[in-house]
Amino acid sequence: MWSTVELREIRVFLTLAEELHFGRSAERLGLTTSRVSQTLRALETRVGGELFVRTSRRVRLTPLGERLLDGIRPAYERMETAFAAAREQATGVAGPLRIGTYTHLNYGPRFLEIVKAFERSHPSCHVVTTDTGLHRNPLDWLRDDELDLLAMRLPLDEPDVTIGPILSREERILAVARSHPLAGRRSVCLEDLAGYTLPYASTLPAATMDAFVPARTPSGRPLRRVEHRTVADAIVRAATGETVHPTVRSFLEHFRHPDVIGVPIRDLPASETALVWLSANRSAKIRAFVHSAEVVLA
Amino acid sequence: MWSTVELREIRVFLTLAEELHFGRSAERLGLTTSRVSQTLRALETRVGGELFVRTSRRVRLTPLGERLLDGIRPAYERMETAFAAAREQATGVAGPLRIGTYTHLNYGPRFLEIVKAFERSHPSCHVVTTDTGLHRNPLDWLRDDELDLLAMRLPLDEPDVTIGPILSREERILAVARSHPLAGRRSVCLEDLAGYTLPYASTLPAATMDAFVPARTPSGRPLRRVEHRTVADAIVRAATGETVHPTVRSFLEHFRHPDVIGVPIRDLPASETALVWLSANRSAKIRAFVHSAEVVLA
DNA sequence: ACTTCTTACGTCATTCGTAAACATC
DNA sequence: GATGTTTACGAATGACGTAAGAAGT
Repeated sequence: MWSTVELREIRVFLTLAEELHFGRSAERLGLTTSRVSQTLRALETRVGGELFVRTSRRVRLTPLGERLLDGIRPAYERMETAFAAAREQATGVAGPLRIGTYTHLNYGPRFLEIVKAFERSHPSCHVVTTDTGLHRNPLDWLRDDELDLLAMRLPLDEPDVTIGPILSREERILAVARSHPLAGRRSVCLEDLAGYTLPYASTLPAATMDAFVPARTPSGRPLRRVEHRTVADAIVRAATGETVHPTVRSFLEHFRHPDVIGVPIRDLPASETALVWLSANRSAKIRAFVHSAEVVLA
Repeated sequence: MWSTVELREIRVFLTLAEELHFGRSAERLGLTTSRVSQTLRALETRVGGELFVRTSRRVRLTPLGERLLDGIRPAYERMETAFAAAREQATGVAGPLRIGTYTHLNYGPRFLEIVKAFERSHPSCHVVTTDTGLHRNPLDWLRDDELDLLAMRLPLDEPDVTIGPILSREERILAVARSHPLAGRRSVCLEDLAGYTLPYASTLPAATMDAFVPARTPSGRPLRRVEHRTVADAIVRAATGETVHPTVRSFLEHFRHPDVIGVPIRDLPASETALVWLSANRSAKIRAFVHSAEVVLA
């Protein structure tokens, strides 16, 4: 009855305004001429006046039709463009794919290989990697739409985040100063850490951080933890003996310090990192990268 | 299957983007929440990704939804505006109503009264009158959308033009110089005009002009006709005796010249003028004015 | 337990194509 | 009579609401 115009009608109007011929318009629209006629009639009823003068020989816009065309064509084109752009963003694999991590340790040993495989499969898409640091919760980078994917340490229990393929799985070690009392051990257990200070990052999700640097020993004694914000900070504190640093094996391969050595931790399970993303943002680009990762990691 | 987005979906999306609440959106849209949910789901399928993150407690745009909103909202508003403007033009009685004539003779004796009645009934609409002159076919003013209505002399036989109420009906007279041989007659007939020169305007429709200034006498003798472009021109030529001017009675009331008098023409029917308009342009404004004219003339 | 979003399903309105009618050249 | 638009009508799609279900607070 009233102003519920639909794009179906607009499309008929715009096509007919271009073709000025019901038959050709119908063909272009994949409709029959009768449908074009009826649809246009319906639109004219809504507008309240004739949009075309038609005889069986000539079809021509009325001044009213002309005016409607001038107003609606640009709006329609803009709408289609916006829609196509959104569709591209959701389903297209092109443009930058933004992946973040905290230190390249999270990327795992095959990350470069994955990126290469992905970029080979999708030449119009390129990977941009970013270090999120520890100043903000890395998941906020996803939630604020600054990153598409995160190489993130597990465990992770956030309802809006999907956990994808595992990128690394590593033995836990304690990074300690050579001169530290624990440095001579073949291995340590958590209970041994009681009384020492451990590094801690409060910006990480609590579940993740607590699994990486426990808050208590198995027997329940609290472990003192001190905030740090950079890797350099952490390793220097370990080197000076201020902290003992529960980490993963490859930490010392990447952030070597002459005064720091690693001692295996017996009673912590291997630590994993994984590709994670916001469930709601699962786009074709993300799917494609995850697929490449799965192929390489298989 | 693909990009057949419909405004129905867009409206749901835009409303939900404002309300961020299915229930309120449904209410505003005059739908049920289930319909809002399903329609949005359909749109998301078309776009290829989630537009909102929804739990039963919170509804929030995804980055994808945000982007679509930015693109589509202005386009939608522009489209609605354009549509409303066209609807206003077609159905509204507001703004200028442009009426043209050739000399105020065509308006007839009641025109001012009609305009007053119309403007009283429709205070948001005002009449603008224009003299079309004789340099162009007056109907072109309608066809080029420079005028809405024409006070035009009949007969008129154009397939795209509607003839409305009669504005004037007048006896035919011959305007001649006082010194002219025909000036002494009580009346003349067309046959008497043979051998004289008559004024003529080739820009008027042939049917109209030929009825006003015949091309031949009843017996078939051709009447010499000479082009003129202004009333002043016509009356001066009549005054000098260069032409004899078949016109209507009131011509000499409006365009008096000391050396010109009128002699009735016995064998020409009364001449009429009427409101005419392009059939396809019959808008509410035109209908309203025609109605006022009919009321006044009744 | 309560609010809010989603899914399932039956009903009805609209859209569609076919075919015939109508109009113009 | 050929070309092109409109009208009539039956079939199928899909838009709708109701009611039950699931999920989060």
